[in-house]
Amino acid sequence: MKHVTIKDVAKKLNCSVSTISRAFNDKYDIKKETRDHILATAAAMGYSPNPIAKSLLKQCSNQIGVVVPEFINSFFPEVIIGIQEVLIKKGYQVLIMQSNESQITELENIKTLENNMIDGMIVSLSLGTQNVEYYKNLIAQGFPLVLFNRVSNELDTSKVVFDDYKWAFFATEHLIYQGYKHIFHFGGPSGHIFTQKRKDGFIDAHRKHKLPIDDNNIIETGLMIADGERVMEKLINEGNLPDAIFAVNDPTAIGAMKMLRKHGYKIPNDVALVGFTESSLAELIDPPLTSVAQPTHEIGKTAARLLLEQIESKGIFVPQTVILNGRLNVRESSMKLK
Amino acid sequence: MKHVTIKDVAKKLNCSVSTISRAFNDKYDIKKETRDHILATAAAMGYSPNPIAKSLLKQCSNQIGVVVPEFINSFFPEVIIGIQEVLIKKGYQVLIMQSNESQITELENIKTLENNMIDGMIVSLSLGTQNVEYYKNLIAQGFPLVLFNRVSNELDTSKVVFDDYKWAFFATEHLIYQGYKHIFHFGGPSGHIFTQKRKDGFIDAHRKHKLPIDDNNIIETGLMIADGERVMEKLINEGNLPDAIFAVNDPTAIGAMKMLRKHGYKIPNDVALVGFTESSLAELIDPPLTSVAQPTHEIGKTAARLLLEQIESKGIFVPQTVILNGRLNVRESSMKLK
DNA sequence: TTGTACGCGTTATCAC
DNA sequence: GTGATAACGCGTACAA
Repeated sequence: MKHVTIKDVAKKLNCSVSTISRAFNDKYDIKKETRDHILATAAAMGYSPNPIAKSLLKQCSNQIGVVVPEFINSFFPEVIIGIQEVLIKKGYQVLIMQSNESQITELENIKTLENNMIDGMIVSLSLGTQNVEYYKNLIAQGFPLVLFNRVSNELDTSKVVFDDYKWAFFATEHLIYQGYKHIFHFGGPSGHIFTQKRKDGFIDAHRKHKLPIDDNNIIETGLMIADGERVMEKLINEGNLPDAIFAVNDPTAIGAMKMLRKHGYKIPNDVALVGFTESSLAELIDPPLTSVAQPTHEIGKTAARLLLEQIESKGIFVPQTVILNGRLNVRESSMKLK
Repeated sequence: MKHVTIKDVAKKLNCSVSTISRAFNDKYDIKKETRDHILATAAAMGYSPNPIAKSLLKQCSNQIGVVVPEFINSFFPEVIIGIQEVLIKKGYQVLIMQSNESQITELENIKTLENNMIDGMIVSLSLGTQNVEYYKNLIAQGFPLVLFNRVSNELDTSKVVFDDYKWAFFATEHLIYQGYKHIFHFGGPSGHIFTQKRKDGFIDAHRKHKLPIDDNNIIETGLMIADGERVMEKLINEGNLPDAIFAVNDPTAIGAMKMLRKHGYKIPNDVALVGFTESSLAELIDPPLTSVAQPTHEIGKTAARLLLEQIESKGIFVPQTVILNGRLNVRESSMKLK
């Protein structure tokens, strides 16, 4: 397990290491034939410049770090594919880490990546992340950082976000137009912007249509299928059923759906459902779930582009926030009341 | 964006770099109070040893690379979580890359990771990977490598596999016991062990039960939902419908299901379905899909453990193949014929 | 056009 | 118990 180094090649060719180096970084004068010869023998020997050494020297690594909270739902993997599409073309390698929704793991990941001398970072904050001091430091030092979806108002850096308020509003309004009047919102964990925005959209749609609404309509649920199941089961046991539910995301909607089905309720006749953050699940389940679709690939690509801009614009950079558009995919789970 | 280095700390404390270094690697003699003092000021200055420099010196990085073909289906992400569970506890960082089912990208990923001086690698081969010469080289050099699920017989290294043959046999037999006689197999891409094994299980279950079977029962399909849809549509158009389908994986089964539903066919009454490689989808779709469940977390954990064994046993190491067990989850999509 | 020498941040091996 | 220094592999200013 011995790496071939530049010295080995130099020795073999009876020339100095700098000549070899020059052959690989062709910005210096070097005789074309010697260069070709060097490149050929180097290839034959299986030599390639050691990026670790290069990183140490140049203080950067041509690597980009990505930290996401999870990748069980298809959302983050799809975003990552978008990120890679842009960055790999530019010659960057993409290192992915997941924080498992834990602030501690997230911070460890960030530090690991930073220590690896990555040139920039794309992050979606974990649910557990309350304290963003570390990021403030990074930003203050001018470290290229782009946040997406799970962002923080306290951080002054480029962001790619989705207009959660608007689409939550539309989704709720859709239910209202369909004739539903007693609607519950299964909300996300408190303290997160997207949770608040989706809740606000839900509330304001009610206000616009002069439908009564109070705290009882809104139940903090979580983000996982199990959360939706748990809350739905409680409601069923209490006999406290709404006409319809607007869930903070698809998994909670699906959890609710599973529990309703288990207890013999019909969807949408007994309870209508609308989800958020389209996963591939929505159109496959029974019945197909109405949901707000986010442009996952586009989110990734945009985040990558913003990061590149910041990296290339050494210093003189003004953070931007890009708001991307979505779509409400109406399916059977929210069909009109008969 | 300037890192605090060991020199900065040494200067601040008016001592030599070696003293600082010793304070951080407490295997050498150092006065306890000076050590504590150093550690305290170092922390205050935000210093931590640079892993890049350490890697260069030690020729290893405490990092493990993971390369998977994709992470759109929940399978690989779940395996990765298992991998991380074991490795992070041991102080390793896990770098994840995806090959997008392309041999070229896979090879680039491998080289990137190798260049990063990772201490070992866990890989699941992409569909596009025909040539495994590069891996042979790695193995010959004693580089720690563990393969899982998408493995190659040509490579003599530790592997974590699933008994595809056995479970394909069981899944097919289940359909036969349910009374289905004219069964199709939607197969995976040829040239891959798991494809072949699942096909063999399908065939041998027929042989055991003396059911006629020929090449027409087996259709090379692919691995994605779209593949299942395409093949199913063709069969529908040709009026060539089986009683039941055993699909190489869940997405193809789901693709078939979607297309059947679209054309008004009932499942399982018109066509029964069984999938493979349980995704979270199986129990959520309509109707719930009978499928072979693989122990995703366990696959990841086992692969990680095998890798650790190899890393720790410098040299004197015999590759092992671990075969993990699964389960056939019987659901509505393959209920008994009436 | 090519070679020499230094430095990137560490740790290990010597001295002292 | 502590300090100086070589080495890891590379790029580049400078000298030749």
